[in-house]
Amino acid sequence: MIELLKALADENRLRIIQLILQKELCVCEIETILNMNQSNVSRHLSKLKQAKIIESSKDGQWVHYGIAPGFIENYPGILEHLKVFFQGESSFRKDLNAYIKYTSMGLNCTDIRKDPESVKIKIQE
Amino acid sequence: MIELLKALADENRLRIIQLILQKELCVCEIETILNMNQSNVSRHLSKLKQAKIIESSKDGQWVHYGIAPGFIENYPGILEHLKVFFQGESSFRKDLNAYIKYTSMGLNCTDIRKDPESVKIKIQE
DNA sequence: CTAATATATTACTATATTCAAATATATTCA
DNA sequence: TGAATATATTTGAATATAGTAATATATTAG
Repeated sequence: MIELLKALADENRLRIIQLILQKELCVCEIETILNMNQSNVSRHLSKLKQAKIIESSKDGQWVHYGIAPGFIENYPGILEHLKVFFQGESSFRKDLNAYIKYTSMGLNCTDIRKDPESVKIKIQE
Repeated sequence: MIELLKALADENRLRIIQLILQKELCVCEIETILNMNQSNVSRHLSKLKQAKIIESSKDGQWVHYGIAPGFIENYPGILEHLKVFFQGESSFRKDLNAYIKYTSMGLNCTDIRKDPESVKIKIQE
């Protein structure tokens, strides 16, 4: 429980959780949508995974991260509070908008590989 | 929210919260029941208060701390998970037993003032 | 096999947190 | 008022955490 709370008590990790709650995403997508550097995203993901909040699945060279079913089952109350928090915070709404643009434009990992900067620009409003 | 999570993500602060959930207590009682030193208890209380998890009321030279009604109203889900956690952890059950002994023996701040060590011994099993 | 890509890990720096001891501030009581 | 008590705050050392740049490990493509 304490490890779980510690893992949750960080803005960047909550940003990641908000995204992953929408849909399973790969590291490069999280990196691009949140505009964070690769090593940073990777370290936060590993902390969330260790706390059993998220889980990973490998798809060739890509690694996808999704919310761990156990987290949803065991901590529905916390999850609810997080969702409310996300809705009320403008910086989190901004992240969500970038995610929505990313998917509605049909972008994917291949687009990011080709030109990460232009994807970042496209999904910023 | 992040400040709240940070405040909760510490074992000693959760120990304090478990106690205070039972009943409003003064600093010297928390100190004695949890067998923590005064400065440490005080610092943790101030952190919990800043996060609006607890609130204080002054009664002469004693300061009593209780759960903030706002915390109960706004974060019932988190509170539920905490209670489940407390029940499942033997170290937390031990703290609770010490609290139960403390009250069932009719002990109070005056007893602690007179002889803190003997109170500590009495409430340990 | 080699080059390129995706992710993880390491090494380092900066910042934050914890604890304990000492000190400060109220408050009560004699 | 002055001594004792309850609580808060400060300080300094130890540890933990976050961020970045560089490096390492897979994996795929050619």
